[in-house]
Amino acid sequence: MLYICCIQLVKDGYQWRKYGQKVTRDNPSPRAYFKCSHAPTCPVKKKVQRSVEDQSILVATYEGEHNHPTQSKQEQASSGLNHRPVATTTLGSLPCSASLGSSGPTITLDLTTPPKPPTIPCDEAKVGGNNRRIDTPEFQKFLVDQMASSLTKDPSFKAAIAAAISGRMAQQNQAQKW
DNA sequence: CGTATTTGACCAGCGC
DNA sequence: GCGCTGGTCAAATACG
Repeated sequence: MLYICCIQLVKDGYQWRKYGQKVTRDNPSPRAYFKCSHAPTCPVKKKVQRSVEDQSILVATYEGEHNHPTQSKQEQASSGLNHRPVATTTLGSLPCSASLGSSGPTITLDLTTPPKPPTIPCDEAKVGGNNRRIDTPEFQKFLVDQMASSLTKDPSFKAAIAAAISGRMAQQNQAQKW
């Protein structure tokens, strides 16, 4: 069931309501859970957690698909979600983007479109005729590995992250001066 | 005063 | 059956 569907960027104009926070075992940073508050019946959920590698990076994971239209652009402008996308790249077949928000650089993973990884572990290929292998832990681990390696290999993505972080630091320096 | 956020409690799934 | 872990609920609290 998981990771089907549609991913909206952080700047998408949807409103999110935080309903929980947990510290998970694999990451000392607390993971926050959000629901779409624009429509109570909207099944979309979002998880936000700081990267283990770089605590200054926020990783947002979307689950589900919005069953309602987005807000108007005017509403988006006033929604306070002023994340500025600074780069978009593709991790293998996994689209993702980096943005600079009020809480720091954010990596948004687009898990909407089930990717077709170039190399799928043999075990995965066997899973009883089930085409939706994306919900196995092995596949998710594969995705993580794939994303991590792609991120580190992609110079443009690195540059984008660097720009986002330096921009953020410049912002903070400005704020300190005031 | 209404709405959003925080946070501890609770529940379900999984492995041993 | 028990303990651990991730996810959700809901009361308390903060904020505009």
